Amino acid sequence: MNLQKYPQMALSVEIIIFALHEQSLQVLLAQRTENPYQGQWAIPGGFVQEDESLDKAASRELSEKTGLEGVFLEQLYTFGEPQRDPRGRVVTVAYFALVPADAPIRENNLSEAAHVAWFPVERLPRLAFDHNDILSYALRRLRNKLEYTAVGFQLLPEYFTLSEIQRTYEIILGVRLDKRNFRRRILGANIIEPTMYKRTGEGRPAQLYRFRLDAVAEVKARRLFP
Amino acid sequence: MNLQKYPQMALSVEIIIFALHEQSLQVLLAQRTENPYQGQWAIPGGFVQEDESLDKAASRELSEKTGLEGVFLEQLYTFGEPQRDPRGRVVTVAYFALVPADAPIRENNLSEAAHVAWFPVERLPRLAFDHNDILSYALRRLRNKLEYTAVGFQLLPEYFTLSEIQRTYEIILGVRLDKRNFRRRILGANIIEPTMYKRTGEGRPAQLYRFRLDAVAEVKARRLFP
DNA sequence: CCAAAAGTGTTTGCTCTACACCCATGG
DNA sequence: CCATGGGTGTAGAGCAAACACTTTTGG
Repeated sequence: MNLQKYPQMALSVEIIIFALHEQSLQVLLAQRTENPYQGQWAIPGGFVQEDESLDKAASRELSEKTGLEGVFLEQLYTFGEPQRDPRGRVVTVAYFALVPADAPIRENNLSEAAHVAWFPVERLPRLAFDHNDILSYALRRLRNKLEYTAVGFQLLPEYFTLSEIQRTYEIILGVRLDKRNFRRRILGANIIEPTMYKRTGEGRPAQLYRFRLDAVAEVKARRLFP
Repeated sequence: MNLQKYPQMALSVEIIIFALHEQSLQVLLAQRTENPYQGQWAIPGGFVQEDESLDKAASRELSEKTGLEGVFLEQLYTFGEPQRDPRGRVVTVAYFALVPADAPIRENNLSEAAHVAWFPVERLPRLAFDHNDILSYALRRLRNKLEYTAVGFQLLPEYFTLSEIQRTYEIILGVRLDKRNFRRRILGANIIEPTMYKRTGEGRPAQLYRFRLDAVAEVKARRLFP
């Protein structure tokens, strides 16, 4: 074929994997086993195969790193500065993933001996390549997205209490919210439904809710104009 | 370098170029001069050079196709299905551009003999590759973006009347808006300022405004919750 | 019975929406 | 003086924000 006359490059996908742990928003990072940046922390990822779509490459990498399937995964942005990888031209399609708090992460996978660990987003190490930039872009996008879609549920287990969602929003957005107003709003939005279960523990048992799969979970932004 | 062990691919950029012409939102398309899809209309674009960033490649292509520099240009999405180009693996980073209604488009450029033409978005031909999908995604994103940022000004000349902005919004969103409410809102948003000029023509002359460069042109979306 | 977290309404102010008439200019 | 588009205010409804006490359970 006549594509060879055009410059050929390596393409990678990288996945910013967010989860809530211990009352903070955390990101899964992988320690590099080779040069360049050997030993430094980086956003997990890998190269796109010849016959593989970008989405497939991303979910394959996600499952290789964490063992997870079927979690929320969305393309974020494509980074293509010529000098961003010292080995040569590598263009990276960044994705972000939201994994439920109770998801069983298998941290050391067969195919990858890489050491991985969770880091709270406020206390990130210096990352390899341009990964600090990529991560802060992902974080901005997550916060933004949280404000006009119901994507926050992706970070919760299947059954959750109203206080748990509220805490989720408070953690990610970094604000305190009024309990009564929050409940009125979320129940009015008609995107969750009560279940027959309750969570017991300290204090009065709480009603467990779950996300409604048929919910239209997007808010019309208030237009700048009309 | 050791990048050669990873699959290498061709990378292209394509630019969906929007403008307002004759009371409708139009897109600039290029007729393909070679196979595959010879003679069919396609989104203009080209391959990314070895030492060129994605943004640079996009603005180079835009200026080759239209002669324009410095117009609004934003990365849209990256399309990477393995079979989307019959010649082989080509991953495309799509951008979209908004060009002012009065911009002088030089339609036939030296380096490209390609025939280009404007098409209203409601009456598009069948396009080459997966370009119909890409275009409808771009359109959705433009409409969305219009609702919470002041990006609509990118489609207007430097000086414009309030009626002209209102018509811009009506055309793109496909709705009718109330004149008084629209004006109250846009003036309250503090993103435009009156100038010393008026536009004369039929009827009473209209005050000309311009976009304030220091304006914070983003609306906080109403949160789903709080 | 005490500690802990769940659950529940009302009032006030603001924002959005609907709506109709006069004004300035050119022909 | 007439046609054309530009420019202006107000009242009513719906939404958002502030605010404190009672309920249910486990220990």
